Amino acid sequence: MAFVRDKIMEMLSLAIAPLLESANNPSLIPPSIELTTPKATQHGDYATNAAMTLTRVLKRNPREIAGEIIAHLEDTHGILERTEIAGPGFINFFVKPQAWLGILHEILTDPLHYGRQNLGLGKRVQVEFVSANPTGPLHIGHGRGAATGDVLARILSACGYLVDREYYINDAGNQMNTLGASLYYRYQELLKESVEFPEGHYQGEYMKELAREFFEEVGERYSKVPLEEALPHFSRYTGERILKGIQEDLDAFGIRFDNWFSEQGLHDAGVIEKTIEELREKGYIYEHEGATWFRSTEFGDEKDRVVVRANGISTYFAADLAYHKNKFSRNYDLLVDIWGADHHGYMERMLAGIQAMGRNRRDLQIILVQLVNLLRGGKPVAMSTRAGEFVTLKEVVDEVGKDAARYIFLTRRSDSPLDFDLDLAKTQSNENPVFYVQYAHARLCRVFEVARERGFSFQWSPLQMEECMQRLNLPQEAMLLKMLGEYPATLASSARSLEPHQIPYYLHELVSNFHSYYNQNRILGDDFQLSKARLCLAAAVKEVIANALHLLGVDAPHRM
RNA sequence: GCGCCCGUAGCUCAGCUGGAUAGAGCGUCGGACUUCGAAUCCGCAGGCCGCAGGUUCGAAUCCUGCCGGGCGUACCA
Repeated sequence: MAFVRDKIMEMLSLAIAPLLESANNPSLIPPSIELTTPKATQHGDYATNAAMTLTRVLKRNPREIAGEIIAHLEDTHGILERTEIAGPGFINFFVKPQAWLGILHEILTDPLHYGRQNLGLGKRVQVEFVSANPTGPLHIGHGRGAATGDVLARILSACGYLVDREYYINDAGNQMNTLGASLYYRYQELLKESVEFPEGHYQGEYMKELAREFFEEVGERYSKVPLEEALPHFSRYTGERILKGIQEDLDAFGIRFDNWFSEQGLHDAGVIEKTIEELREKGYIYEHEGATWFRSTEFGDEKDRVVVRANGISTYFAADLAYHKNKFSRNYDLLVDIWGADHHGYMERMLAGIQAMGRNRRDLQIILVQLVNLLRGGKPVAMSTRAGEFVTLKEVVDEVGKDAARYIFLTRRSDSPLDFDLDLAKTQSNENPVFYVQYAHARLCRVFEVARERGFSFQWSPLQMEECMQRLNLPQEAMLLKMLGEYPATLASSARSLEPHQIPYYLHELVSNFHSYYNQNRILGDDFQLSKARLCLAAAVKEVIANALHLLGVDAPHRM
């Protein structure tokens, strides 16, 4: 109960309890209490709409209820300056400036741990993301999915979930043969004058490069070998090489997976048939016009879906059903799938699938990531996936750096399309959001360097600092302390709604408050006690910035 | 046709489990460096929250219809 917010929540719950009892209706579920931070300062530091939501239950006028809540409210922690009833029935809380100081203690005793909490109660979560087909290098759109999945995993982990990251490799089916054949033709091109490159194959530049490397390894050994005979080797070789490239690109982007799951493995183990049989026993499978269907309409899908085609070959969806069944069998409480938004039409059947397996619909959360419009200097960069011409994740990371790329990917809700301007991501100016935040951190580091040069030996220790912290009584200082205190709530909200973008928004606001404070006030001055106090505050701001950046997988530089 | 997502400041977007006067960045214009990093800060301007109804004490937020945009709509993966 260290934070002001928690203390008020606690006091408020206690004050409301007697009102609910007096309502003489034990079946009543207490409405969820909301404690918001009002935009306007005259509305206090915190406000609750509790009285208004209680009108429905208690059938009385909200201002009257608010009065009773306040009457029952005991300021056991001695943190409230005053409370008031305002507007239609808000209760506004005005916090004593001194009450905020406890946050410094909280942050500085264990900076990296600050904000961590046990929201997840140790529940096991799997986040599956990227899962791009191993038929070519990752492009920029995959990068956004990668950043989203990775940061979501970090956030959930910080909030007390046990998280695994997984990549599903679509290494089964005909596309791997097509891939192998593509290499075969490019290889033949290197040996002969001209080769007809057939339609529908992977014709990107990366395949030509791969062919050259392959040629250097094997020479002309396969020049006379017919396609059918060479194909298995070519397919395996291409698949492995491309997957390796994907792994390297992700590594450079700061992303590691706990598990790489092969679709082919499901086929080999016969789990797909088994899954279909299990669903058949439950009555969700039927035959129609030579094909085998899954009754997904049972769970709200608009039509039933084919799992085994009339030609006897199972569909991709069938493998996905088996895959998700496998995930649940590994004892995850919650599955998070990160998909490209163009797959949204697939959602309902997948949700139907897990419900048919006896799972709750909520046990699978599907996050849709919208596409990235790549710009350069404000103008769209032409991309055509069909012709195999696209800007790869590697190119972007090489050009703008991991930090800028990750940060920009996360500055929007994932289901909103994103404009990514390569020039802007590189400019080291105020147009670039990541530098704004990193600059604040570097600036703070510099303050501590200067402090040392001037003989301040800043070392956090609660007893020593408590006295001078009382000097922090500027409104701006209270504001900063309060924002620092809101970090855990922001993290929790981000985890609950599975929305990583809340972190960059919080960071920007915190940093903006800091820059403003910094420009108006001097941290190091003639007043030794005051300087010491402000160094405490500065240290806390620096730590929370670093903490949040770390959560985003972005560096917090000491110099820029 | 049907389904999903989206229409908020000139531009790009937050805010959406209903709450007080709708916010930020960029851009425009005007200010602040003898002082810890001006990659910063301060200020001005900018809005029928796509349109029309409905529910409510209260709607950008929920419901319905319409208009406009994106995506999906395979016995492809």
